[in-house]
Amino acid sequence: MNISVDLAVDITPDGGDYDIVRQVIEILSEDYREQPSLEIIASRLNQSPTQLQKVFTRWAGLSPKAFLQAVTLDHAKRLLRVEGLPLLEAAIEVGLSGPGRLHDLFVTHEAMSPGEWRAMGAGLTIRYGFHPSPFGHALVMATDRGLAGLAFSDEGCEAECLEDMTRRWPQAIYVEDREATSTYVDRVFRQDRWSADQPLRVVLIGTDFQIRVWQSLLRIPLGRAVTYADIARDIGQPTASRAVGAAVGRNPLSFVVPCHRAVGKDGALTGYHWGLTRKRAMLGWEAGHA
DNA sequence: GGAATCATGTGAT
DNA sequence: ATCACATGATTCC
Repeated sequence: MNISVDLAVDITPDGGDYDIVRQVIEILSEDYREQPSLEIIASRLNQSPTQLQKVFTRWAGLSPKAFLQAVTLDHAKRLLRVEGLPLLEAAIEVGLSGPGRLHDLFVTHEAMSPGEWRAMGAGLTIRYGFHPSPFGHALVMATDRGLAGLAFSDEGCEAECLEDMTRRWPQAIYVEDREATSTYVDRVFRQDRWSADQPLRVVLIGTDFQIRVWQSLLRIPLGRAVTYADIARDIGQPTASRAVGAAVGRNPLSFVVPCHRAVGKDGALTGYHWGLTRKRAMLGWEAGHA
């Protein structure tokens, strides 16, 4: 199977930065105890400090130092502070245009139940393509009903990434079609394209339980976090927090369904299907763009 | 405090 | 049936 694509065609200014940023984040989160200076990090990556600072800040909207702060336990706890407000129920209204705050990505979703999935599976065609994105190469998958899958891959792991996704819906027919998927990339990653009158159409393909979890995730506003237990409570199964974790991990629409906003009870970043570094990156990126 | 240990629901095999 | 989990609470030092 040939999935090699010419990524240079896309115009996504942030696309090339992620790899540098990823390495900075890795160093920062591994050695945060030692508080490595910008100079040290830069020399480890063979970059000049000023250049590095510029690239990072352009990408995250935050200096490396501020970024590190935004991803600490302390900060995550602040994102969690729910103060009794029923975050998941109330939040759905606040998506739009608070003053001084960018509105959240607008998504209308449609669920495809397992039964429906099986019935339609034979005929369902999924178009896919890789595109550069702020978080590395993005694999975009779409049906004619809307965006169905979004995944991320590091340089050179595209085949693996594609297989990870196709395994989820083995009965579908897959067609590479970057033209069809390219429009989604802009819509998802360019905030100036986010608007309520042109919502992003999304199809949730999964079991009933998974869909309930993902819908709950969709109600978390930008810049907030919830625990797995919060989600469990929200879907009416307060003891199922662990099952929620499993379902969150199966989220096929990384970033769009903001599974990176789910954290452990104490605010610690737990797992992420596409790598913890990417989860940190998304949280930090949101902190810088909120 | 922190490590070890349980209770736990879902989905895949 | 059984097993692996992106969890969370409890129980030991």
